[in-house]
Amino acid sequence: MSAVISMPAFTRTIFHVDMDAFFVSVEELFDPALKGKAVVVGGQRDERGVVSAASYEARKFGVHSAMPLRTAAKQCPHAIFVNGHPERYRECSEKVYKVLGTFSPQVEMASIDEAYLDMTGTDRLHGPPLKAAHTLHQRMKADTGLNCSVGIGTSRLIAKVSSAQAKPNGVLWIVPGEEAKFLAPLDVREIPGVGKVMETHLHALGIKKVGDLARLEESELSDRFGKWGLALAGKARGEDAGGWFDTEVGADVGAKSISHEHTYNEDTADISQLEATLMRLSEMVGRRLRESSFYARTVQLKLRYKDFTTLTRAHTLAAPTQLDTEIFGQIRALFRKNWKKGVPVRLLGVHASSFTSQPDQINLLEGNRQERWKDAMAAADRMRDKFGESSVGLAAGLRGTFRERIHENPASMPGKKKPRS
DNA sequence: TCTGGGGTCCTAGGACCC
DNA sequence: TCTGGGGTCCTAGGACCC
Repeated sequence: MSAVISMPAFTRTIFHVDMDAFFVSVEELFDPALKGKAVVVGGQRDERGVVSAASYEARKFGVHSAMPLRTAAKQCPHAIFVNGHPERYRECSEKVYKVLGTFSPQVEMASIDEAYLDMTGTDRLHGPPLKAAHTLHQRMKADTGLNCSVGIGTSRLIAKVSSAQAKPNGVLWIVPGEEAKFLAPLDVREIPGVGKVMETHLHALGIKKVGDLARLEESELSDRFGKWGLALAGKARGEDAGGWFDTEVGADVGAKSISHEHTYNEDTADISQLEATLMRLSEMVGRRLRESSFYARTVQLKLRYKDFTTLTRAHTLAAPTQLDTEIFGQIRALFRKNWKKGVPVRLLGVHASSFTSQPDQINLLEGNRQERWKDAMAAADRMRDKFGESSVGLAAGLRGTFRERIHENPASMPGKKKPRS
């Protein structure tokens, strides 16, 4: 390492810290009797649902996360099934975050059990990367009682992929310049963002390993897969090409959406039960909006039938809200408009997005009379263009009259395009 | 062996505006 | 009378991740 190597002007040192079998390990802290056993977290063996996490012991029997619980029970009958405890995981996640914060000011939790650290320029404080990683590893165990794996590289991508290779309970450093060599023998599926579908596409082209991908012309990849193909070419070389990976570590952004959903243990077509669920989900979403001081402009219903066909229907409000009643009102309207009556429902969901930090629009009438007036006038003009002079009454309370007229005149409902000049 | 719940990002089409 | 295209907002769906 003391040899003369010309390094790029700015070489980042990124750590990816990934907790090992996180949910299982947290459950073991609360019940040490689980240690060393085949444990499945996510629900009971006869429930509708999937595995959230499996202990390494259970994994030996082919059990893995996202597998249906009933399948897991068949593959590993002696496994202990445990319900998940989100509060426990959040609490431990905060402890993990605190430990990481003592190593770098630039820490970014990518999910409840993994984080990126920008360790560039911390040598003086923590020593070279491997030493820092081992110290981190020990302190994590000492402070939280949990094992983690650490991947180190010059990009988020390399750090992420190498932490996966380091598992369980290991540390792996990819020396600058060795990125392509490290990636080449790995399956394309190891690249974050390449899932089942993309893998199938790539296999069809005879591309199985990252090395195969790196040998391809960029133009061919972008021709076949568009923008994504181009990013893929960069990833094959170990670069944080495009999208989220390209962002600075620790520039954490607020939530973009909040949602809750529920799958029934048995499908139901009982409207009062369905609407009660929607009410409950709306309340949960509303509460989280208020907790986070967000106002949502768009609400969305999710509906899944018995046969797994799923539809989503959204509505954007005139003014953003955080009120349960408003959310529920819109969601119920969407539900009544779209549910095929009598057809059993498997899942319902309520989703809120397009956040603002203020209720804004609410007082537009008072606060910004001019704008409001202008909008109303413009709207009235469009009405006249469509339906003639008599369609809009101006005299008494334009707002009310305008609204009513819209609903009186079926031809003015959405779907009709304005004639072009 | 039927398939959770919480998210993010991307694409594509239509409406609408200039 | 016919014809263009960019930009933004909204909606629906899907891939992907943990």
